[in-house]
Amino acid sequence: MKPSELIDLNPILTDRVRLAIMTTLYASEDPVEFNSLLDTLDLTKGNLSSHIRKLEEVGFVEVTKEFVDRKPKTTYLCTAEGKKELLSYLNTLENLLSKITKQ
Amino acid sequence: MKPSELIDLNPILTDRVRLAIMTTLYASEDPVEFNSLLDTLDLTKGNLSSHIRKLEEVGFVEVTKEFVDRKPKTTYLCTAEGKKELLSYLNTLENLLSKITKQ
DNA sequence: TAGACTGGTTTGTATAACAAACTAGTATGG
DNA sequence: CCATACTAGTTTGTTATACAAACCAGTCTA
Repeated sequence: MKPSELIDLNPILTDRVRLAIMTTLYASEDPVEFNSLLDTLDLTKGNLSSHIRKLEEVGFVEVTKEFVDRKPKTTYLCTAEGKKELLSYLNTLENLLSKITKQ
Repeated sequence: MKPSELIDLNPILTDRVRLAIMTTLYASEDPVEFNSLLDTLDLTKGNLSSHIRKLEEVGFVEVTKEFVDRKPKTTYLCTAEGKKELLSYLNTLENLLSKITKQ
């Protein structure tokens, strides 16, 4: 684990907001609603929307749109690849930590 | 460790390049030269220069400029606060990892 | 002493993050 | 019904950031 390898970290996940979104989705078995994310992460709707869009574009998040009680309801789920990449990202940083702290 | 706390991650350190710089400096007892960073991290000079500037502005890196053999020589050292913040940053992510992996 | 090299910094550009304004539809009140 | 307010987001415009190209001051070399 050389510092230069950090440059290879997935840029999608380096953003704090997207990391928080991914973590939330990772931790949930069930699909998570837009407003739920909005509450727990305390973002504006536009900001959340655009981050989610990016995560969807790279295939880390699966978006489902349906109508419930005649109202639109959008939910998000972490894909297998998203989980894999999140773990990989965090593992890289954990390795780094243990490298620089041990002795 | 809630996902929402990720939003508090120090934005200075979320950047991959700055994380790599800080790690390199953290690991070195001695001051590190500009060109050394340039080589190990494979960046352009302008890019490295501006990232270093930011790290200096927030007090994570100490910059020393001197002349050696009549040529300018700039070296960088990780400050105590820089070390503290780097560890804190990595610890936060490690906690997150252990949280989401221990089912 | 002209041209190339060193060790950076400044400047311009493309991308990214963010919030404000907007859209489409639903519920509520008079 | 018609207007007003609310829900559930998306689009658009602005600000900030990352990056590389161009630049600069000084040194070395032929």
